[in-house]
Amino acid sequence: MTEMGRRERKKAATRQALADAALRLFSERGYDDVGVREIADAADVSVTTLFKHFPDGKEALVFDQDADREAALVAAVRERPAGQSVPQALHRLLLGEHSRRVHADPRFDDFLRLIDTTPALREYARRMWLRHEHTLAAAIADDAGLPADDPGCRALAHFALEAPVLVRGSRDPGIALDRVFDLLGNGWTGTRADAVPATAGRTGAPGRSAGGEEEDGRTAGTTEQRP
Amino acid sequence: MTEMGRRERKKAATRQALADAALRLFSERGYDDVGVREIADAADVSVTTLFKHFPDGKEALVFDQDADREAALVAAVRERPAGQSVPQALHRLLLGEHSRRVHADPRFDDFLRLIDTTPALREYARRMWLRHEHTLAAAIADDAGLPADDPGCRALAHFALEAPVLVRGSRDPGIALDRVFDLLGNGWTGTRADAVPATAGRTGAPGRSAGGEEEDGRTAGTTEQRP
DNA sequence: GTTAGAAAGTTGAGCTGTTACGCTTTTTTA
DNA sequence: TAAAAAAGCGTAACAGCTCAACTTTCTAAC
Repeated sequence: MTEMGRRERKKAATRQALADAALRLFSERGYDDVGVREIADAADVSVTTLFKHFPDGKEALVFDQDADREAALVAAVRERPAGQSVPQALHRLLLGEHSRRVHADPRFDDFLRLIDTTPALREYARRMWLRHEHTLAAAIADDAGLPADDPGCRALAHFALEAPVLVRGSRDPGIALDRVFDLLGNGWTGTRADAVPATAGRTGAPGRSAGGEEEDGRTAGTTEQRP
Repeated sequence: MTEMGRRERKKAATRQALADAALRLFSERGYDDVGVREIADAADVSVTTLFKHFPDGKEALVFDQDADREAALVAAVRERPAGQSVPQALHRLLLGEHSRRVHADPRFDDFLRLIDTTPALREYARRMWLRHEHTLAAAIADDAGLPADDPGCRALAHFALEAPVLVRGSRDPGIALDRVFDLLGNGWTGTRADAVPATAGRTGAPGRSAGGEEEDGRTAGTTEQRP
């Protein structure tokens, strides 16, 4: 695995040169003020070669490294300690990812600032991140014994992945993340059958919970909700 | 309001001509196979004029009409019947929006098919729709007596708006929407103080609920969650 | 009424990201 | 050593989009 021929080594080198040049130039003068021709020049390759290495375009130049994040998500669900709910596990994982943003590599700080500053890159990052939705949803569904395309699981996966994006810009992102996962955690344990021992009628896959509207016993006890 | 000078009338006419030509050409030959030059030609204006009318670019040509949707969202929260929770109100509203997609105008059907088919337009529509997040979150926060930028309210608003996008493509979107709002409904009433009479310690704005992790009494009663 | 000025429109050139095509050079493999 | 594969190059083009300078039209104040 560690030994690759001269060919692949050169290929990797070119790719790295491109990514390095891009990050440097972007950090210096801003994303929109650096053209792709200039990046190719700086890396001493042609424009066509650049696009051979990064077929997804200019934005992709910034995200050179993004492996095994999906694996971490699935592992967080699958290998969580006993008694921990799925939302809790995801909450913990994402909190860890966030704290990793503070203690940063030498250039890694520029990287984050660049993304946070440039709307196009924010959008791209979000898209890349949301790509894991399907896999994560499948992992959750498998864990809960539901069909892989269960809408509830897809919703939880989607919302959990959106959470970090959502809390960005809050005064205290940590607290904000807590609040978001408070919402998701309560909602999830409320709908999961094995966590609601009082209501016996629920099956593993609750299709259209009683009545078509979510008027179960939970809202009772408070007849008037608005003062 | 109804009487506008010749000037504004002509302006509106040009705009309409552009939008009509765009929708017609797009429907005939597909979004990607029609250039902006051709649209301008068909409407008998120059390309620059086209971009004066639609500064947001090619995608915006398709979305000529999108008023008072935000008002409907806020109204659904503010003027909901007594005893109905915020998620329930939003659920009902969005369910209604969905059923409106079935019985369609003459050309309105083409419009929807076009959007559903073209990824770029789907993304744009999502962005336009998500723009209401801030206003909706403020309305929810105001209703709940929380600060306007409360993260929980922002999360609920965001997730509710994402719901219709999320369930698109499900086998039965109605049921899928039910499941999503099941999650949100349970989560919301779980975190709202006025809906949890058992737990007395909660204040109106629960900052970082006890312990920093969502390990309240709700998960108790089932020591082992995974078989 | 005339005139100054804002707003709509035009023209045309030009910049950007991105791709297709055809070609040479390098590396691997048979 | 021949051939197949892959990386790279250069040109040329097309897409969406913008800029600058100029003409037309409408509005409004003098």
